[in-house]
Amino acid sequence: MRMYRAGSGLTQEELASKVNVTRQTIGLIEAGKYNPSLNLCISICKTLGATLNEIFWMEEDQDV
Amino acid sequence: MRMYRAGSGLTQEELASKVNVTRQTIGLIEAGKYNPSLNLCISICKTLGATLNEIFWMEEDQDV
DNA sequence: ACATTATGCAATGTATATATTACATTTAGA
DNA sequence: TCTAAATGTAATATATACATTGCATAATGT
Repeated sequence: MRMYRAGSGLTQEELASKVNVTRQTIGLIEAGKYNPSLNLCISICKTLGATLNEIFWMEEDQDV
Repeated sequence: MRMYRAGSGLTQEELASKVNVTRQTIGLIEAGKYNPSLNLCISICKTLGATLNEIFWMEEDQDV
């Protein structure tokens, strides 16, 4: 997700404000330290012009 | 999501037990009454043999 | 009609996503 | 090197995902 955000030229704070969460929330998601809700994931995807699969599919565990 | 579950021949209870949540959780997600976590969405997708985009992308609001 | 299985739904409790505030650290530019 | 912007991180509070239990209703087969 960090790649997509940086590719969009947005800071954590800018992305956070566009999706109506705090900067900390974005930072913690990028750090893999928590587990965002589906609605937040969808908002992030729409803001970054990507899909769920591109940003969130098989990013944590590559197996299966 | 209900279509994919039914297509897999699983009941709510069977899917719930495979992804380690309760039947109620599956029922409420299918009813659109809450907003599952990303990890749960991913578990459901893997269990049903589909991807995030197929099951959860643009299912609630078609705009944008 | 009856039994059984699947699903809906409500009340209450717990875990955790997210907010808020604040400070520390890193990075980039002048 | 100095400054400012970007990011990391920690403490506490709140909202909500999810569990648990229990009962009601719908669907399906005999």
